Amino acid sequence: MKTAAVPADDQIDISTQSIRDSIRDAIVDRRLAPGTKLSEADVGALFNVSRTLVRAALQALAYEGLVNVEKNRGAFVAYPSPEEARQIFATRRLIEPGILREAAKHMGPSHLQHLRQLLMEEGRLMAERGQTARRAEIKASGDFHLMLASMTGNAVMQRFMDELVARSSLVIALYGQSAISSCGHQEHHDIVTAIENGDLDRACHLMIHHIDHIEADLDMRENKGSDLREAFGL
Amino acid sequence: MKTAAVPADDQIDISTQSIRDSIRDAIVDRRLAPGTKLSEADVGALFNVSRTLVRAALQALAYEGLVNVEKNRGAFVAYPSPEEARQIFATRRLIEPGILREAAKHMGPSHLQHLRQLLMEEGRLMAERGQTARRAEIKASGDFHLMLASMTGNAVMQRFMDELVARSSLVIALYGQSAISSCGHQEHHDIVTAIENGDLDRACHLMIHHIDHIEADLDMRENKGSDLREAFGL
DNA sequence: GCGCAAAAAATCGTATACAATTTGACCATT
DNA sequence: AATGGTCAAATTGTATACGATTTTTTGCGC
Repeated sequence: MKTAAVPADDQIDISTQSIRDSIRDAIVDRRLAPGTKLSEADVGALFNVSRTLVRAALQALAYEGLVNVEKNRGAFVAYPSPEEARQIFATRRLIEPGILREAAKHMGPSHLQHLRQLLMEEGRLMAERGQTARRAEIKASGDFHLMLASMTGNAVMQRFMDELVARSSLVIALYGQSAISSCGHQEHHDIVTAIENGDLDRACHLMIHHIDHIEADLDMRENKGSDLREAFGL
Repeated sequence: MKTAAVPADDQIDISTQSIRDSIRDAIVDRRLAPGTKLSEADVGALFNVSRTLVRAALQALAYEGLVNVEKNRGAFVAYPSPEEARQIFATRRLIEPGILREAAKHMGPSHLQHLRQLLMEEGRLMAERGQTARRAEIKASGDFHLMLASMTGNAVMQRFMDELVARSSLVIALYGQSAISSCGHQEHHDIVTAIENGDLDRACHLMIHHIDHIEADLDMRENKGSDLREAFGL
């Protein structure tokens, strides 16, 4: 009956926000499998806080779409349906070109430098092998898009992208096939190059294809686990 | 020290969701002025529930950007800064054309019918005068955009638009000049007409201008109240 | 051994209790 | 009168308590 463990930072006094972030990281990094039950008592015990704070954190995560709360049953790590996944990527295709253009407006040489730097890091991590590398890779891939969003200087867009990237990571972790995603890295580079050349149309074009590729790499046939609950009502 | 009143549905047993919706409606309808303190105890008394549920509702509203929660000080109806307002409309310009195109894909004659119907309603309300009419007008105006979003069949986009429209309503209530907004109604009609004619480029063009007009109608000079807290750091 | 009903345990929903922090008032001092 | 400080009241932060619901286990008959 134990729920899956989240690494407990020992001792430290922890607030709602920290709990939320810890659980979120664990979900996005796939240390918590989709469908895992997040019992209020158990999570509280791990962090040495009362259920009150855990509840608040779980409700916030539910709002972000990373957790499902079922009345009188508890909170579960979200298990996005293929349809949900499609909607997430459709939304990204819709807004990311705009974010790209907006970001490009505010971009100086130092910003481009930062982007390249992030891609270098991403490249290094991808050289590795194994589970850890894959996690880091997914994360780094998301960070590229988040950095673009932050360069718009628009906090609203940034928050939307935060949510979309987090949910995308969950989807990729769920349905992703380990192999191919390395081409995504090259696409990031190409996008930055297009921006550098001032060819925004091309950059947007590349961005859309990039998102297409991410989605195409997924194998979203059902029954990759206990989809049963969703298969019926809730 | 009394906080402003929310109309209390007598007796009925009320859940977190209802409280959230009631407060949200009150904020969007401007029955609760921006900056108003929402004391947990007072709100709880109005709805005959404990602070626990009120807190949950307020936290959810904070996530939507309709309420600011300041640590150890309490929750206040959001008082969006001009910069925030600009970001909200910038985001809308970014995503609404895409929503329009996406919605158009899924649109049949019955959907167009629904849109026209909504606009008729909107027109009737605008004939009225006074505070109530203005509220209804703001609401109806938002509903048009929400209905478009719902026609995409994309729940993620729909939620984003929910948030954007709610926050826009708050901004309009705050900075809006009562006079001019009636032209927005005509613009809604024009957009639907363009969709009917299958001229999506034109519809998108109109949509962007429509949002521009809404924003242009605002008078966002500072000091429309006690902006002091925001003027410094929080 | 299998199915089913009832009891027991676990878990969530909500209220309340208590600690920590802020707010406001009152008074002393300059 | 203005400034500053201390204490009381109010308000939020967190934990705990208790009732309601769900889940599991038990035990009985077949």
